[in-house]
Amino acid sequence: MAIARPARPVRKRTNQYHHGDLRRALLQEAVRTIQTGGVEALTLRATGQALGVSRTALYRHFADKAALLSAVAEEGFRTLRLELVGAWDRGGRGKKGFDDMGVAYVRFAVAHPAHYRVMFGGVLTDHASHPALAVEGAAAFQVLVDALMSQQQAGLVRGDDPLQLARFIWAIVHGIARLAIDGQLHASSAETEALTRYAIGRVRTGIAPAAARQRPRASASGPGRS
Amino acid sequence: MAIARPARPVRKRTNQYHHGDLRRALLQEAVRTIQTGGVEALTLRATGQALGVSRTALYRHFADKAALLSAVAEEGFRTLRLELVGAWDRGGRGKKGFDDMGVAYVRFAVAHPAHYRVMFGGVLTDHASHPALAVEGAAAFQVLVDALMSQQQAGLVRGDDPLQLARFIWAIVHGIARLAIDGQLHASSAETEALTRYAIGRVRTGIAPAAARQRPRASASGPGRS
DNA sequence: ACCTGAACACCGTTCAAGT
DNA sequence: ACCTGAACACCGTTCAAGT
Repeated sequence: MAIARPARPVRKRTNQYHHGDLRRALLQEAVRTIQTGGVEALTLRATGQALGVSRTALYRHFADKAALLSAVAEEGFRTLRLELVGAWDRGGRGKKGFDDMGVAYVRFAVAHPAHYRVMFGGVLTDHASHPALAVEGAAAFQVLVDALMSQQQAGLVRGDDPLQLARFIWAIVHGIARLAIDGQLHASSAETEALTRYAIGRVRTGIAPAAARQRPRASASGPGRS
Repeated sequence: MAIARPARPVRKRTNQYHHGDLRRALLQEAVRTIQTGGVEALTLRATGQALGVSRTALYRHFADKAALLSAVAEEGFRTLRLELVGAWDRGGRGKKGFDDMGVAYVRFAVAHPAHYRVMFGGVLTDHASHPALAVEGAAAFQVLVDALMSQQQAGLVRGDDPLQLARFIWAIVHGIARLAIDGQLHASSAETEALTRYAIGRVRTGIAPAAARQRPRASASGPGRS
């Protein structure tokens, strides 16, 4: 009965009826659980218990478990966006800033692998029913698009469709990130960062303006105008 | 009782005691279920029922559900490897063959999204306990490494560490594949293929031998010899 | 050897009832 | 408005028992 379990999260005082800010507490606890033991460790029953609340109290604040996970993902996209903007700004909004953004992206994923998986990774199947999540995701993506357009205007990046360019860059950092956190790279975080920097170097060459390369012919992408 | 459900899978004849090749039937049924409804649709109970077998019969052939999923993933890596080799061979084992490999990779993922997720994607957390899976994964990766080394010898690709080069390329196609199947690209499969071809074009420039570019200086990757 | 049903310890979710 | 316990329909897995 009187087991002295150290309770990190803010629990409801046993005498008070209302929790106060249960929604925030649930979200916090969910993020913590996911970070510690992965999504599969997240159960509504344990979450409620950790907060000193019934296992169904959650339904007053979230439609279901998927809605809670969606909120977790939103939180993740917000944090990621801030880290990307920070790297871009501190790096001088140029070549260095952009490269730093790439490193920051992969670092975020490696630092919060389970959280990153919830953001992407098919845990939430129907994005249509979580519009707020789509908005946060788009906002993070926009940071990349803006940075690319800025570099195009500065003559640092070739004048391709910025959206396609951004998808390409995103795929690279996302690919490295997922391979790393899913254990497919068999690499330490130092090796992962080395790969990231190598990739950025090669991509930098690949997206340089045509004028900076020997053959100015821009039609190397094969047949089919679609 | 006598409900006429169309039974596609090979079911046990009700009078015979042994199934015959239950292991293969279980694997087949699991792949089919995953392809149709995703991993979360796969339950041992339903799988057994579809095969006219008890829900615990599976444990005679697989240690647990994770072992079944591992076998599914192995099967996927084997198929993927064959498709990559096929594209590489048919494309002439050169520039075109390599580009075709990239397209084939993404196509495989888009055609079998749930299967692809089982192969990667953290469904199987402990790769250490599934050594056969690691072997199949490595074999598929080796196809990429070999193709890159072949191109290096032909003077089509710069002489970087083939392993790092292969990880880089893998990250790109994997990134596009995952973003596509997880719905982050908001793109049709035609648009996804266009992105893949665009990416291959840019990467081709990025990994071209230094001699083919204007500035022969090969030290553009920043500090730290590590 | 291979398969079985019953039982166990879990889930998310619903719902009538409490304050 | 917010919270509760009991109940429901699911899981994967274990195990003694059957052929």
